[in-house]
Amino acid sequence: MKKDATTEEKIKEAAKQVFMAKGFAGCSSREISKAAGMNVALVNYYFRSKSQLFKIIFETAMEDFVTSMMTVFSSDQSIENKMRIFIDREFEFLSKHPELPVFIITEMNREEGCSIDHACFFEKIAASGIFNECAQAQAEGKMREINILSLTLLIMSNCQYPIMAKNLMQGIHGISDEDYTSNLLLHKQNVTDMLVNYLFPINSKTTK
Amino acid sequence: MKKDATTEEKIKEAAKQVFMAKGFAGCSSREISKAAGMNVALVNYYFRSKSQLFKIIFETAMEDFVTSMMTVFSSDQSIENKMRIFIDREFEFLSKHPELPVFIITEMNREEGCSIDHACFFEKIAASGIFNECAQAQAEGKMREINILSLTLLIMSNCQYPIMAKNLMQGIHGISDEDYTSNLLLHKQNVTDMLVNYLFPINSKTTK
DNA sequence: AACTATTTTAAACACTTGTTTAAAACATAT
DNA sequence: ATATGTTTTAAACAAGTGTTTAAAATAGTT
Repeated sequence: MKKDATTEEKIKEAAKQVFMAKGFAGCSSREISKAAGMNVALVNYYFRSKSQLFKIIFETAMEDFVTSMMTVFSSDQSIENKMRIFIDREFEFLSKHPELPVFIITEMNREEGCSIDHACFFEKIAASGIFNECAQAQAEGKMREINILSLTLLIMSNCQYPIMAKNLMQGIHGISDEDYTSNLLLHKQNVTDMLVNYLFPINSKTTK
Repeated sequence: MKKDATTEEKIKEAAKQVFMAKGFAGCSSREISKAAGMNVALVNYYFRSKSQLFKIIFETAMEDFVTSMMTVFSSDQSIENKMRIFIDREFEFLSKHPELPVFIITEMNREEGCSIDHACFFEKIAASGIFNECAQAQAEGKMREINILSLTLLIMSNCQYPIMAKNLMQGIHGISDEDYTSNLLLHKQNVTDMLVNYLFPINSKTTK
């Protein structure tokens, strides 16, 4: 009987994979324990309940989600460069964690999901000052003056939806996984150009 | 005992509400039958199984989803006007069916969901000729020359994500349902302007 | 009204689920 | 080696699940 954290970590890792793929309701404690190669009773021994385990996994996912954005926010760059880098980073991050946006959005839409306190995560974004920075750039005429929610939506829609709707798009266009992935790289350039074009019209003549 | 279709319709309607809100795995036959005010055995009597009922609901949802787009495709308008109308229609349609995109995307991501034949729905989109029409407009220099998948993604990302990520956005920006809904109307204009700006650069000086 | 067909109901069934329990196995301390 | 603490296992438990079954209720036909 090993006293180290291996069992707990194994269950957490398995839970992360299974919960992200199937959501809370879509998988059982037994499925998770089987994926971890551990006895099902250990879910309760280490995490007290399936719900508690889920809470931990969800919060870690939110943390990763927010952290993937934060590194750009605090960098010493113009707001336009920040957006360019943000888009690059987001496409790269999501190519490695493709289930993340769907997971977060669907579990936030779930009633029980809403009971998990998300405020701490979102406050980090606000605390980064990125929204103030955007408002400042707008006031100085460096960026199109649209409201901050709309700005967030324009950027995040174009970064996250292509990953989320992969299967839908493959169905509509009849293309393979490989083709979709390679097309995403090209698409990222279109996203960047379009957003720069619209949000930074003064500078956007360089992108045709 | 009534011989009309009321029972069957009641169960279908209840199933639509519950499946769309919670997905296949997130609700039970008993929950659906309770929502319909009917006995649980009737799910099997009328639809043979929970799975078959789900298949019918999902296919109807796909039909609605595709139909919401098709009316614009076949109209006699310029490709730019079609896109403008498409955006209008999509925002309006999704304001009435906010669970639809998340439902379709998550159930398409589910393993069993992929076994449902979606090809017939997607073929309708291709058969509408809208993709050919876009290619033609691009060849004639009326529209930016980007690949059709990228075009689909740019448009659909900006129409659907704002609805899907409502709870996430409300969390990040700390706003209420009412505020979010009213902001979406403003956002739609930004979406239209941005897309026209990028896809129809020759015509886009009228949108600033 | 009697017979037949259909719909509905409630119980039963076999299985799954999250959780608890108690014992076995292992680790640590003396 | 013994005692104590921790981890793991497997069984048991109560509740939930999708489905089936048989009877009751209703509808339709003669």
